[in-house]
Amino acid sequence: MSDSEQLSSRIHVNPQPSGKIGKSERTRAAILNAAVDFLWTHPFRDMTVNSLMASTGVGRSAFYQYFKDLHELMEILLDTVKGEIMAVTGPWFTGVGDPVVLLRESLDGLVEVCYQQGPILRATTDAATTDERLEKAWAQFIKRFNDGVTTRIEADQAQGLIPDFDARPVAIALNLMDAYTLIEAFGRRPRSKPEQVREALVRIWISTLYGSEWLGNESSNLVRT
Amino acid sequence: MSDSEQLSSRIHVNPQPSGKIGKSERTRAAILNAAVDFLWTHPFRDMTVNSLMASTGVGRSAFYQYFKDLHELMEILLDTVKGEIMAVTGPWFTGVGDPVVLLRESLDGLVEVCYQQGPILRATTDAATTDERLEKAWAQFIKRFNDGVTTRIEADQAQGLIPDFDARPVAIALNLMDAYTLIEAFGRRPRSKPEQVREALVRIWISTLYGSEWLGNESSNLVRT
DNA sequence: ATCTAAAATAACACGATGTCAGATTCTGAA
DNA sequence: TTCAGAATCTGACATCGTGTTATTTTAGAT
Repeated sequence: MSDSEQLSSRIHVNPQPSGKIGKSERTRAAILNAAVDFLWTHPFRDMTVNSLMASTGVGRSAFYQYFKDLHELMEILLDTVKGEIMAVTGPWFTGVGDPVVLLRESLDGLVEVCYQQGPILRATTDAATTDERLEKAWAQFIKRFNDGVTTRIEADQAQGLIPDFDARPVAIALNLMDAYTLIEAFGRRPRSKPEQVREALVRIWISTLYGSEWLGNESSNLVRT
Repeated sequence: MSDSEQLSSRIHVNPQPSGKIGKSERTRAAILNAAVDFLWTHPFRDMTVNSLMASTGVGRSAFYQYFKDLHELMEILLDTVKGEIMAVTGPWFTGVGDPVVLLRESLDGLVEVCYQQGPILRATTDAATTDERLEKAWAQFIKRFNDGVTTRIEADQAQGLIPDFDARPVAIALNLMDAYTLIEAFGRRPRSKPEQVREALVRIWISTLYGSEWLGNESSNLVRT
């Protein structure tokens, strides 16, 4: 367990089509930032519209001009993280080169992003249990991963790099492992050490898919002999 | 996805110290059963004291004579399932004999219990996000598994059956994988096919710990050669 | 400086919670 | 069988958070 800096990443306003930044945009961003700040220091269950708006300059009811409810706000926060995660895990899904190396890189990136955004992810899954819409958004996010991983496993199976087994259930289990391990490790303070978490996930993925003989030090073997 | 029978298991009253079964005990059991029935057909977020007590003979406010709130009720339901799970996963933790066989047996049992109790488990984790006390009860339950698995891995490492690595982070990841994979698969209808889920979990556990060479058909190899 | 549309607010109705005093229903002793 | 005390149940209330709307305030273009 280690933790020191916690600069919760800020949300910035998109300049308008008109070029200027309106009052509306500023308030909206202020609310989103207040939410991020709040979630770095409190669980989602303690977030009320009141407690949230208290730290902005404006009154409670203004909230509803920007968001339908707290869950819609969470869905928007999820979208920002979703983008980062998709970007960083791309390599293994699409990349060319040694699959083991690519897998390592993707997991590295995933751990890094989740370390930075842990509280948002935890709050999202927490909030999803009380809202059908958000629950579906989360499920869909996970499903994209399940599809991607399944496809990649099947491709590598066709090449004889991965033994033959029913790919989808394994993909689902591994993805759920990632999601909840990372949320558990980084979703609240004190956060676990990222290296330990990464080592564990890498070990499990590689042992399961490519075989533990590929676990040797970092990036030694680039092609199968 | 398959599903047909869904006999949600009933909760029975414990005979009193006096030997008789009081009115109080019957009502209490009725509420618990109503809760189980409800959770087989609705998510926890839709459960209110009102909706719950509607299906018992008694009024809403009687609920509070038996439970502090809905979360305390969930904690009691969790306890019943917890017992079953501990019982069925005992083998691998304490048992003697081929560790791979024992691991298979434990996972078999775990899948079976979760298939029967899926909705209760899902409801528990859902409810845990909105209540600190229940959240801690769940965390403690998981922690017992983490401790047990860590100990077992370290013991087998000492025997050279499992390669040397930091056992605890791997144990945590594997346990979280089990928990959320099973909840996802069996926590609501339609439930997934138990066999597929079991195959996937067994594959991941065995590949990671003992090596994929032990994945051969069911119970062939009893001792390491 | 004025005017208008956007933004913020105050006040309201609603629904769920948890409590409590009083009513009702059991129970078993006479 | 009766009835007193205890156990159980209920209705009514106070509270809290939500989401809406009618109205006021403010920003910024002309």
